[in-house]
Amino acid sequence: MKLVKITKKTADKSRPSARTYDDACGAAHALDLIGERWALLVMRELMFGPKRFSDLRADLPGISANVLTQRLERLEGIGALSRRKLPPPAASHVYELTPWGYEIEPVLGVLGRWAARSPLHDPTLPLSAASLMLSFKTMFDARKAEGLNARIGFRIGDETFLVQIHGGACDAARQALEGADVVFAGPARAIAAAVYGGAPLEALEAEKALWVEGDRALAERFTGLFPLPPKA
Amino acid sequence: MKLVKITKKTADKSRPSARTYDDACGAAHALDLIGERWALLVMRELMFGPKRFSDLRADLPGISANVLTQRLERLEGIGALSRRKLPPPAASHVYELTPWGYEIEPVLGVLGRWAARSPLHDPTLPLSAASLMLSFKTMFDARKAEGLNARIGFRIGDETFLVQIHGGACDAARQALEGADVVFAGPARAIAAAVYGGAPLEALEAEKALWVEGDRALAERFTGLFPLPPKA
DNA sequence: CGGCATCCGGGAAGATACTG
DNA sequence: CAGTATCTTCCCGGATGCCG
Repeated sequence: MKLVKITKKTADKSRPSARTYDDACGAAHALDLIGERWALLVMRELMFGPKRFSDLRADLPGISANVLTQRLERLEGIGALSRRKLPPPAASHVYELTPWGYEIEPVLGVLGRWAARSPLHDPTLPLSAASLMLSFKTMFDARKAEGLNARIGFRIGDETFLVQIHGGACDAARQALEGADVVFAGPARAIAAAVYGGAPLEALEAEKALWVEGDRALAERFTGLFPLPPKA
Repeated sequence: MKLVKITKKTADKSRPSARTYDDACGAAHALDLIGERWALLVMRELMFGPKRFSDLRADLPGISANVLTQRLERLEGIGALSRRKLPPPAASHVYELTPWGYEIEPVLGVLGRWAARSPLHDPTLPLSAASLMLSFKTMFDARKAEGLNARIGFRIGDETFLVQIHGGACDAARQALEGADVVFAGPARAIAAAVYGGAPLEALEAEKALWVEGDRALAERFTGLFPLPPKA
């Protein structure tokens, strides 16, 4: 005999459809919160500040509008993200991580470092600007930057980022390029080709894939600060 | 009119069904590798050494046999896990992480630390022995253990673990309890109640949920070495 | 027992079209 | 621009059965 079948139609945005791991382990709970497809990548795209719905769509090629809507609702429901209305002129919305949401950054770091050793990793695939900036923070090798104190600017699409190397630390932020010692301009892929693919800057400039303005020697040195780990 | 339907029957075990993110970002590739449901928890259960198929099923309540089979195949396909045949007497197989697979540990650590701040986290849910041991390595507070040098044993089900605290570091391994200063025996949930739930050891012993053998003062001190972070 | 093959129901993800 | 509605495809989870 069959038990009564209970059809749940309660749409509770704070739950992943009751498909939880039911496990007290912290990692399991993290997966309950952000383990659904695309969720962590949405957070990655917001690591350098708020974005609008269509910015997110543009920076996450492959995500569909309804899935993005669902992920944003869920991330807001768990308290990792907030949705704000922009001031009157622009009647649009922006999505921004909460302080706790920003704390997901180390997860992106260790995941990236682990996957960089994967034999299947293809670094020539497309790359968002946020991913590239995060990769700098993740792969930075302080020993190779001893005594270096520099401000490196990036112009990618219509965004600008400033990477500051100072006292053996490497920080990145989405901000104006004032005071940059050198500026890289071009698509994220081209910059990644220079830093991670070993492509000479001259070659990239010759084929108009990348522009370097300012301290050229610094640009060259910068490309050597992010060694990739050996493959597993 | 309908287009011709192409039925793909190519079962390529090394791909997640061509549903990849196509993203050069390391974190995205990590999700392509181990982002499927249960994958990371299977690795978690193997962090302290090899296990058999049915051990994994027992320690991952809720996973179904076919999904476990799929995950093991995939983890083997990407090189994170190896499958070995046990010596003749036992005609069974064991699954063991590769050296690269073991390097997933920091991922479990940062995910757990992040999720511990979630207001939705319920620490009273069931817990595997591996999760508990990992939580010790993750939540250990060196400042609270200053000058402490101890070996704490655990007997959980038919497994034993030894946690060594020495020089401000905390390590855990699945091994015999020789030389332990104190031994906790009981289900993982009861030990978690003492360490994370603030339940007094006496109360847990009184209700026969937990047994403590050896240096009792050390047992009490041990339960205070793993403070939980504030909720977000 | 240990593990794989297969079928099925429900539901999440993906693509497209549409609306305010 | 910012989502919603709808439809299809495919993954997940449960059950069963096979085979060594």
